[in-house]
Amino acid sequence: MWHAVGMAKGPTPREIARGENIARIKELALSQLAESGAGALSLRAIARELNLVSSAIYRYYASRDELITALIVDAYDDLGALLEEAVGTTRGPRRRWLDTCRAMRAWALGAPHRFALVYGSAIPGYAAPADTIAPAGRVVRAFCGAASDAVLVADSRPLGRRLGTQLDVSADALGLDVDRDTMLALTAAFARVVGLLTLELNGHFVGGFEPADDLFDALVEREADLLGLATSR
Amino acid sequence: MWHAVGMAKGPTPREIARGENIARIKELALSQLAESGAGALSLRAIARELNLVSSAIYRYYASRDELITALIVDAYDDLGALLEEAVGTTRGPRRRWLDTCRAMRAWALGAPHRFALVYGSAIPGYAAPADTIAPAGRVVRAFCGAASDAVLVADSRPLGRRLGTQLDVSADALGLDVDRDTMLALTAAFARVVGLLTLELNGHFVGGFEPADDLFDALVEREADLLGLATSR
DNA sequence: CAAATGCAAGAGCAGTGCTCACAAAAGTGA
DNA sequence: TCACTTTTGTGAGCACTGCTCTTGCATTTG
Repeated sequence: MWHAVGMAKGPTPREIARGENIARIKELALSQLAESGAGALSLRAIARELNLVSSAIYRYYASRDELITALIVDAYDDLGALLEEAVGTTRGPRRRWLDTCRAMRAWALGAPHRFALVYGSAIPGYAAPADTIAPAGRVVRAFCGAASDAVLVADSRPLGRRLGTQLDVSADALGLDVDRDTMLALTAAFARVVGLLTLELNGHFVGGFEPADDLFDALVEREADLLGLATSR
Repeated sequence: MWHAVGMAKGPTPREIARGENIARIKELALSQLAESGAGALSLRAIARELNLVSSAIYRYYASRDELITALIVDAYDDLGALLEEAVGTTRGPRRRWLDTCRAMRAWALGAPHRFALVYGSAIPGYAAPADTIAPAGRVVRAFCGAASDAVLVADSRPLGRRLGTQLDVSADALGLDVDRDTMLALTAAFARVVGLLTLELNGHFVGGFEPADDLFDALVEREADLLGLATSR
């Protein structure tokens, strides 16, 4: 029975060589990204540093956009995993929320180019393909999970019908079991954090809040208040 | 008496011709930006459409980055003026706030590439020169001015010393006469709006909130509640 | 062992930012 | 009006980019 057709026979030497090359390419791409920004990502330069002729790189990525897409997916995955870990190490609702937000900021500060890749403005003529929306969801799902114990304190204004269903489908798509008001508050919180990081990383705080550690902490604390996250007791 | 020496003699014909050329260049640059994104801005293409030889464009802008900087300054100025106008047409504190936020969103939706230019992630290897920080301040100043009647409702947590002074210098740099807690709340509100627009424009709401009109309105209303902006009576 | 497959080489196309020496205007003083 | 200076436009050229295509080699497979 060993010769069953659909068997998952291990990777051939060729495949593992290919995988290593792909890893090397991504690595070089990331370092290039960190130095010169997203628009300056050069396939030729990568090939050069890899002792490859320029055209050979296209055996691995059919286009520059394809490479960028791979980097975006990786960034989402890494950030998602990081947040999930921060959420996983539970220490009471409020603390979990604070740590998750701080983890996200730490990741963004440590790799601004990667943050820009996923939450910054789109690359030149780049249109994000559908492959990126699943990993993107992972991030916001983890983020929202950090505040799943929210018991809203703010008086809830009535929601419009359309917004109500939008909130429902969003929560559903993320696999979150929260009511509409909570979902709205979570979206608001996520937008706040993304906005803060965007402003900080793009230098909009220079001369004012620098470092922005205290600002970030204070606003995240206040958001925790709004979300009704009890201080761990 | 016409030949008075110190007279502010109008621009010479040469100067006005130059100004017109610069305007044309900017115009073409903007349309190119709208179609293909910031990274694809090509000086050669602009020169071509202008019936100029490629090198002649450098008589007007010494480099691509210099052109981009000019576009950024323009974008800040336009947005700033827009917000100032929205703030100026007073209709009660709360309404003023709502309208200003909506004006900002309308501007961003109408010219996503310009929004990306100023609040998106930095261009390729582009480092924002100091000339941009003044017009950038105009925008946030106008934005904050829209909520100058804020009477905070949220319980104010104590502020750290460093954050306190940061808030003071920020308010001072913007020429705003607000206390620390208000400045903090204004910064938070600005970050929220920027975050919302960033997410919306970069397609992070597709499949969930689309259109995001209702979401934006709801969150801006809630922010008005937090700021304690009384409904116009 | 032969055939099929994957990989790399190298030339080539069309485009880019930017520089430089030079020529044509355009404005200026005597 | 005529020489002079400043400004603008020209065209060639350098070094680079993404990407395509054909050709030759190596490895894997039947």
